[in-house]
Parts: sequence; structure tokens; C-alpha cells
Amino acid sequence: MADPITPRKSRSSDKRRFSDEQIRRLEAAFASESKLEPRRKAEVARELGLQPRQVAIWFQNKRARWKSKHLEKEYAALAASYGALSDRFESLKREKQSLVDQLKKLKGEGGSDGESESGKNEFEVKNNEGVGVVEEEEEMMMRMVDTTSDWGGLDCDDVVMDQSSCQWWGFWS
Amino acid sequence: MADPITPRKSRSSDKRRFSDEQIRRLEAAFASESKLEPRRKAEVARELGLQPRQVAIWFQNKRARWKSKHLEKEYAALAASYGALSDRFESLKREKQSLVDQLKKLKGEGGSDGESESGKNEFEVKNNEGVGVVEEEEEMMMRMVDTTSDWGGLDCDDVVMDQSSCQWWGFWS
DNA sequence: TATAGAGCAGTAATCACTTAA
DNA sequence: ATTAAGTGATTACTGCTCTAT
Repeated sequence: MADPITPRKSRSSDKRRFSDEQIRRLEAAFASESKLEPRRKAEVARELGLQPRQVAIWFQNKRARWKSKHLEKEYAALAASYGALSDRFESLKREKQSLVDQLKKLKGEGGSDGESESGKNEFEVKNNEGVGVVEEEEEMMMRMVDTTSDWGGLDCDDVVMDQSSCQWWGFWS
Repeated sequence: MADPITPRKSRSSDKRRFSDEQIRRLEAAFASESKLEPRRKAEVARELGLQPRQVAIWFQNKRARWKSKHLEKEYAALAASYGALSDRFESLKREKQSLVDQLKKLKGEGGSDGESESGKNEFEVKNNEGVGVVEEEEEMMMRMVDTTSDWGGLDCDDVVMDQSSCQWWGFWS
């Protein structure tokens, strides 16, 4: 199997880690183009005193890192969107209830919607093709996979989500 | 590729990778405990002929990998939930509109709601703390194609989501 | 208060595999 | 068909934070 002992112990000053200047320039190059045509690659390598191979690898790793980081942002953004939509949803529900009350008042009769809590009242709602057949208006499923998952459909949708509100990762932190 | 500094070799003699058996057992250990108390660590290391350090590092990397993978799943699940909520939202909106129409009919005139291009009409809606947002109510389709990101730029047209506009994903897919 | 140790994020580098010229 | 470049998964290391001794 792998070397029983990997004396990779840094030879005093491991030449790993590129200098800040090199990083700065690589970063700048990455900002303009996430991929490097061989032309630029050799050029950058020469300018930074690195081997083309290292530049190529740096870009590869950079793309991978960027992807991960971006996914995290996307997730946070989506979570925020969800929270916002959730708020709007609740709001809309209240507005609707208000309308229902007014209608009841105007029409006089007592409605089956008294205790409410189940959308779909029997007024002539024409568009009733509700894709997922709304069962009960409140919490969403959100069972997500795995055990530690949660995001518990309720604690999270009334707050603006600060990325790490409900942690399924509590395990790791 | 022509790498100037790599010892020419390959053909099934990769001395870095752990053996399948080692991986299998590490994986099994990870399944039962994502973290290893020093006790187990030394034990596992001995059993697999690895240094405790290597076992520790493997677990570290494994946790990181798991986290990424899990995040992807969470994202997909959240996206699906968003889509479902979005549908319910649309549905609710239609119901509300229906009620508004009925109310207008019963009350004769409607005036106030004329320009309302969507939610937020001024009936006695007390809770009007719409977090932010509510620009235009529409278009949040999205077809959630398989596993790869996609999910049709909803993130770009619905909520605040700033930086890194939409366009990044042209390179990665 | 110091200090040894564990976890973690970020990196560098390698390898096997896939893709495009 | 070769072959160079990209990709995903890995192994390992460094530096920092936090924690318990």
C-alpha cells in the first residue's frame, strides 16, 4: 500500500505555496478567463517563473474551488429566495383569508371555511389544476435526504436565512 | 502530457492510492462514525497498515467530500421545494384573484384594485411586512432538469441575489 | 496562561478517465 | 488514431481556530 512512511516532511521551507504576487496575478488572469489557451498559459508561466504545468494545475484546481464556492453561494441565495417567497406566500394567504371573510360577510351565510386551514374553499375557483394538489397550506415537506437533514420547513421560512440558520451540518461544526 | 518533471511511470503501480480493501474499510468506518476518537483511529490505522496520520487525513478529506456532495443534494432538494412552493403560490394567487372578482361583483365597483398588477391590494391586510421583494409576481418556472445545476436561471430573475450575475454557467456545462 | 491536539478551509499535486482537435 | 487538455477524485500538507488539559 502507500508508503508506510512518507518523509514528505517539509524540507525546511517547503516550496509549496506560491508567493502572494504569483497568486495575485494568477487570480487576475482567472478573473478575465477561467480557462487559459496554451498561448497565455506559457506566457503567464514564464512571467511568474512557474512551469506551464503548474499554471495549468492551478487553473484546474481554481475552477474546482470556484465551483464549490459558487455552489455555496447559490445555495444561500436560493435559501434566501425561498424564505422570501415563503413570506410572500404567508402574506398572500392572509390577504386571501381577509377576502374570504369579507365575502362571507357580504353573502351572509356561514361557511365551511370557518376553521379554515386548508386553502381550496369552495368558491368558484376556476383554475384548480394545482399541480401538486395542495393538501394543507402550512409547512412544506422538505424531508431531504439523510437523517441529519432538516431545514425544518418551519423554523427556517420565517427568517431571512443567514445561510447557516438550521444546520444539517451541526454534525461538522 | 509532456511534463518535464514527472518520473515516467504508471501501469498499475500507483503507490499513492490506498487499496480497494483499505478504502472499503475506511468507508465502512466512516459510515458508522464520521469522526474517529483517537482510540478507533489508532486501531483502524493498525488494522489497515496505515499511519494514524493518514487515517486522520482520510477522514478529514472524506468529511469535506461528503459535505460537498451533501450540499449538492440539499440544493437540489431545496430547488424542488422552491418549485413546489412557487406552484402553490401561483395557485393561491389565482384563488385570491377569483375572490377579488367575486367581491367586486358583489360590491358593484372595485376601483382601488385596478392597477394592482399582483398581490398586495389594499384590503385590510394587516400583515404587510413583505421582507423585501415583490417586484413583479411572475415567471418562476424552471424545470429542474436532472442533476446538473441548470434550474434555469430563476436565481437570476426572482430575488435580490447580487454579484456574479447570470452567465457563469456557460463554461461549466 | 500556556500548550498540545483535533478539526477545518484552502492548496498543491497526482492519477485515471474522457473529450476534442 | 494520437495526443494534448480538461475533469473528478484523491492524498497530503499548511496555517488557523478552538478546546481541553
